Amino acid sequence: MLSQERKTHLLMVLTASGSVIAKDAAQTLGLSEDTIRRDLRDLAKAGLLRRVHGGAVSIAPANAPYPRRVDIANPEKIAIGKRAARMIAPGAVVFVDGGTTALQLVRHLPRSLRATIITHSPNIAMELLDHPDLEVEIIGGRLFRHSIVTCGAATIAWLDRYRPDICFIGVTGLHPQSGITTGNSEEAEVKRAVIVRSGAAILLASSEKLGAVAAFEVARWTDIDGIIVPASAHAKAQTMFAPLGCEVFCGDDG
Amino acid sequence: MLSQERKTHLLMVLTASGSVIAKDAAQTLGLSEDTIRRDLRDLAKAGLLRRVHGGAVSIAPANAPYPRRVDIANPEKIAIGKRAARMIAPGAVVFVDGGTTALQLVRHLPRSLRATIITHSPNIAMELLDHPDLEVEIIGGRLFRHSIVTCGAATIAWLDRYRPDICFIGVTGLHPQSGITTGNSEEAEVKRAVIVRSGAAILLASSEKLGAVAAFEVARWTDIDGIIVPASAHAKAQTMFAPLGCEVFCGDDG
DNA sequence: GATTACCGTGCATAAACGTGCAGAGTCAAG
DNA sequence: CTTGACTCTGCACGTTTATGCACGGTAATC
Repeated sequence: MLSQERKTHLLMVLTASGSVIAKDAAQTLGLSEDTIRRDLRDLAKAGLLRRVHGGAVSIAPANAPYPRRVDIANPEKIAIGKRAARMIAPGAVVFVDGGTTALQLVRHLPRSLRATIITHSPNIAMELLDHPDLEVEIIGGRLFRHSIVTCGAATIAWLDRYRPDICFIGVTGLHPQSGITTGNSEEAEVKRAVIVRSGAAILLASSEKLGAVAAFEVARWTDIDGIIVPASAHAKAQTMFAPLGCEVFCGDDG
Repeated sequence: MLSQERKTHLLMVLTASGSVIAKDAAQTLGLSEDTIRRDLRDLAKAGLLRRVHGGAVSIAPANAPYPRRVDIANPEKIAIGKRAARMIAPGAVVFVDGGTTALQLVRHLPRSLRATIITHSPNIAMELLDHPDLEVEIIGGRLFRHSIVTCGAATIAWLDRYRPDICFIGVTGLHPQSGITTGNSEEAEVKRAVIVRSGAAILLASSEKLGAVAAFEVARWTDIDGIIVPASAHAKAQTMFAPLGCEVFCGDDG
């Protein structure tokens, strides 16, 4: 990897999210933090960013290209995203749902990964632009602004063309008796359609989702193969959901 | 193998991936790294690439990472985008192509506009998130990173569901005899498919496109209803293209 | 104020670089 | 056909650059 490529990647992350974390960038690019720091120093000297403890921030805080919900992602979601990213094997065909946790998943994919990512979120797709070895397939349809995903009959129909090896789905409620639920019926239908077509279904569940119930059923526990929960909620989730035949994975902390 | 062939190969790799790694190129071509380095030095002297440690990177701003391309959007494209935005009537069903000029179009749509925007660019879709009264439809398919649009057979098939009132298409070449062309065959097919299904087809053409010819035909002049050009090129475009039955609109300056 | 994480510097190593040179091929004049 | 000038390519050499690790200092956090 050329130094120039690293620097463009860093600038890309910067413009996309407003900041770069040295540690994360090092992991994503598969390099030492020292190298990243040196690059950041160079870029700072060139006036392209501002160096701060832990990484760097954009020099022009004004230009926020699109909503920054993503940036206030809490550490739980980052940990879940990291763990999920580790579950993706080279060559796999993976469906990635929309939402902030799924966004953390794709942000932690190694830049050199060769695989196929299917998504119905333009947001997720944009995030993968600088992963040259990933094939990205977008499922179209009507855009739902709230979650930044496509939904509706067209989306469901289109999904029928795909049989992913594994899917990662964000949901609103996981409850031993009431099953897996979410707050919007259109989104629920899409998630359901994805799960039934996937070889394995993994749920991304930050702690407030555990034991919660929302209005629309996405799936029953028999459809689900695993859930990824924050380390802090692992024990609780284990007792709650392991008896339902669902493997409970622990988010990558630190 | 002739030196010229090597250089062509190097430039091809460069345009395809944005960079050349001397070691890889040497291995691919079955030559010593010295030879590759010499070639790269020559090409750098000719101003066709920029030499860096380990290989070379593209000098063209077209290969700059996307967010930067957006930021250096030239005033011509902004003017064209503004004019195009004014052509969208409330309630219209509009197809918007990908690319930087189309991005300027959507950036200048009134936030209160009530209409339907169809696009095959996740980038364009993301830009419309904060237009609450717009309905946004995404055309799915395989993501082409270079232009940030979906392409391929799936995209074409999906397009068949739509009959937009008007479409705005970015192209690479507009020539009175050679017609409308672009540099990628997959993209050309998508653009063609959109144009034939639209009530009206408007081209977005910054000045360097006028009189230019690229490799793949998108449409003939009889398919096109209008083009939007920068104010500076209006007179030239008028004489060039008005006789072909194509209305020439002038970008909104200032 | 203790602790943790992060930073910068110096150093060692490996990779990449430029230069000079030699052998092979090409071409044209003799 | 031979010869000499020229070009191209690969190798050898010493130099430069990039990167990861180790160390001590410093900022952030509780």
